[in-house]
Amino acid sequence: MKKLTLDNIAELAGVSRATVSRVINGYPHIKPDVRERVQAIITKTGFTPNPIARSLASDRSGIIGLVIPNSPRMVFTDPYFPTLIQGISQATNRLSLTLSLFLLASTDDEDRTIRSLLSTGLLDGVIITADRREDSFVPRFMDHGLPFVLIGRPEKNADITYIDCDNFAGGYMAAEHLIKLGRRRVAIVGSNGNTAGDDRISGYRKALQDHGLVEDTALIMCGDFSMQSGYDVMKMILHAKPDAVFVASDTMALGVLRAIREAGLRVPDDIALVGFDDLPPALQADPPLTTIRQPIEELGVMAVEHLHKLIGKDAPKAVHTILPTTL
Amino acid sequence: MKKLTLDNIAELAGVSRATVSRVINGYPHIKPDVRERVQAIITKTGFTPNPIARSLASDRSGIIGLVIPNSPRMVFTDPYFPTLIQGISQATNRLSLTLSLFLLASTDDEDRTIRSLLSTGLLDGVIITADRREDSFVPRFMDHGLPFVLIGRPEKNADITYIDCDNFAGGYMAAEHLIKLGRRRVAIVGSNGNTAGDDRISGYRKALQDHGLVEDTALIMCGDFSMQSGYDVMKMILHAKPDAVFVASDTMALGVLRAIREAGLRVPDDIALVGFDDLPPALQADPPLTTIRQPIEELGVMAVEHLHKLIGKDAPKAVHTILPTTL
DNA sequence: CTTCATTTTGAGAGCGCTTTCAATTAGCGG
DNA sequence: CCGCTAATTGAAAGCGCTCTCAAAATGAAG
Repeated sequence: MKKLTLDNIAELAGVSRATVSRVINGYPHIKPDVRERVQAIITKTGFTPNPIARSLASDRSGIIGLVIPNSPRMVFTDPYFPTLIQGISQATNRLSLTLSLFLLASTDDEDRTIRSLLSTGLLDGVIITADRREDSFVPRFMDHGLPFVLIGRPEKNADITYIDCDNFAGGYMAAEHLIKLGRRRVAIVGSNGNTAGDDRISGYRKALQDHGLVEDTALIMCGDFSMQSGYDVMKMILHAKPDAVFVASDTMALGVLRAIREAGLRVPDDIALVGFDDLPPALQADPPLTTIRQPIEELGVMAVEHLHKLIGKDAPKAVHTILPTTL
Repeated sequence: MKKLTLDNIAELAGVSRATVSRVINGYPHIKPDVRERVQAIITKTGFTPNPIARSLASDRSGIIGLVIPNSPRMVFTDPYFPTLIQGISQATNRLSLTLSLFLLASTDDEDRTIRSLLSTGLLDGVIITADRREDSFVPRFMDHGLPFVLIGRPEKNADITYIDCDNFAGGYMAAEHLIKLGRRRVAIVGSNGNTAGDDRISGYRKALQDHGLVEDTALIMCGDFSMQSGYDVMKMILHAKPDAVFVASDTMALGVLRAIREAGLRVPDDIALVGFDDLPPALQADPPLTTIRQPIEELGVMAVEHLHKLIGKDAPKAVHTILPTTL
């Protein structure tokens, strides 16, 4: 089973290499019978064109990168990323793209990796998961001209392609849900430093306002998406006697749950709880958690699809928002 | 900032392209001053050789694949994989390799992906995470001749490079620890269908035997690494009145914990618990979990290093075992 | 049966780098 | 200084595929 080349196929089919190439790439203007003959030989021999040679000649690799900045263990441990990757992988498979992964651990790492990413030109494009530090390198991609899409709303640059879910609406729904349950002291364990968290908080605020409740700053605190931070933050909030909490991530919600329990209070009797993500952890919580569903996997799929379009031709900046639902 | 090529650098340095190539690849036999001059220009211009052209010419891409079979959400949600990936990524970064990810969702997917993986020859080698179904495609890699290393002990093929941690010892330590605590009815929530689980169970058995305890089949049951399965399985085991349990994964241990609580029993007073993995979830459990530490990240690092060696020259089959420790 | 516009093909020039192979230069002993 | 081996370089042939350009084949029109 030695390596076959275009020339081999060409010879077998009695045509020129160019013709075989055309057949493979589905060009028009090929006599049907020739196309068929070539096609037959290709399938019979199981020939696959060498992607590297192809890349060199066409200046396109079929490889896209997924850049995850800020990936200390804590962040990566949240099921959010695996789920996202799942979606991305699924989409790349379907589009016959190869996915390659870039986890930026340290800041050094970040700089070096991105530099090489850009300079080698191996990738056709990248998907970047937004992050508080996103602004430090997004401009580099823009300058360079490498197509990319952001997952998550960027802080500043409005004119770039990104895809996000409706965090504002999610926050709003969560808060509203709690309010409609008759709760008056609705707290929030948010997350600052990233737009997703900001938006969820904004949504929460708007809901309170729309329902005539006054914000109590003692009921608004932020964690960092870890279970531990949820626990810590909730402990503080408990002093302010909330009767409901909206937690901006299921993982944190688990911590929150523990804090509440330790305080001898019950969920949802004493304090009602709504999480965000709808990932497995939520379901497996002791009293199944009410949570705002976020279509993470779809987020990944769409990111790939968008990127694919960007690479192919040229689409204008697309701004997408996907709707969450209460469970 | 247009694309530079070897020729450009060569011209700037007043030497031939071949010489520049030699400098870049660190060949001997180059006059020091020439080497220096070329080097200077390279750093000044920030030139990076085009990896694709390089691959085509040298028949080596610098890309390695990570194949994760059986990646339905459940499996991928366990922090085990993210952690492993973290380690792998770190190592590939250091060795300037590019990592690309292949998640095999369905069986179709699996077949198709592997076929293309092998036929395109894009990858220099692959890391495969072992799995009950591993045997279905490992042979394909062997036949093909693509270098690969397995993470986890293979079921049959002894003559392939793999890297695993000492699951047997881990199981042994866990059981022994519980026995030394004075427990007599030590149960195990294991996992079947994969060698890691098998080995942990074997270790557990040996420990019981060595300490003169008789196995009670009602105390030996298997889950599938999910929290839910831990919960379900533990419920059954409870009927057999255990006074200790060794759970083969922290994630399952969380489920087990819940089952115990719901039965109105306390940990560790009524039932002592030891987990396996030492991943964040364990620490965040209500009473911090005692767990067998498994060096997952190192597993990834070593896998990459081994693969790198395999690709470079040729090492005989290496069989590695890394030691776990009780926490 | 020509003629001219098309449709189909093939030849061949790269893509940017690695790697012989041979030519050029240096280093040394005599 | 000359001859000879060893250290340095450069020229050029690919790697396997894409794509332009022009030639060859086909067909409609006259």
